[in-house]
Amino acid sequence: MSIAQLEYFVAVAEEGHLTRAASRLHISQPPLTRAVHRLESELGVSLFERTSRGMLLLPAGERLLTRAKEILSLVERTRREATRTPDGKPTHLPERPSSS
Amino acid sequence: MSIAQLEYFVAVAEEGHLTRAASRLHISQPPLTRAVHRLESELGVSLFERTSRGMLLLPAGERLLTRAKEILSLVERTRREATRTPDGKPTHLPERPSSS
DNA sequence: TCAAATTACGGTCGACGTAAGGATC
DNA sequence: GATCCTTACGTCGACCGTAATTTGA
Repeated sequence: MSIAQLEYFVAVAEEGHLTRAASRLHISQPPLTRAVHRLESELGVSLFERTSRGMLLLPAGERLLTRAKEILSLVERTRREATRTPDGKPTHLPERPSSS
Repeated sequence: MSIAQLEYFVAVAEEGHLTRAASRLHISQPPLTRAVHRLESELGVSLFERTSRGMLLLPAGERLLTRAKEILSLVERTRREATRTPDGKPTHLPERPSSS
């Protein structure tokens, strides 16, 4: 279960279509369907019901969607906070010495 | 920033030594030092001060450590909940038809 | 027949491990 | 000299994209 996998899953769940989700993520369908299958396989549950009209979220998928959003939100918050102190003072960058 | 990267970071932060953290993670030092460097580069901050005795957590590292633990804890919780309904009823597995 | 998901296949990028190289006490 | 962390280098696995296949309205 990777962060990218969760982003993919959320996109599919929210769009309801693999095709539209792929477009939103700027990738093609194959990596997306594979990622979802792999996620289901890893967790051991079916997350979607595949119909000819799109992807329908199952109960297990709904529960995961909630958590996935929490995780992604926390990750995003962590990214933002990392570069700034709690006081808002920016931290110094770890520049590599170039020449001199 | 990947989940594995956060696991690596937490191990180094808690052990205080790259060597010991690598041993705990069952990997060698090179991937570990690279992962930490990459994380610092991605975030744009120094997380550790490298001394001849080990890795010393900087303020930015301490803040990240807190968040990283939260994320990993939430991920673990998500993994556990994924296979069970809130009521505790196990969900059916999406078994691939093998033969029969 | 059309639209949607899936599988096949080839290429590329990332991550690991072994080995060698500083740096500090 | 011992103990860290780091860089070099080669290999292997993961992910993506294009193309072809399958399934259902």
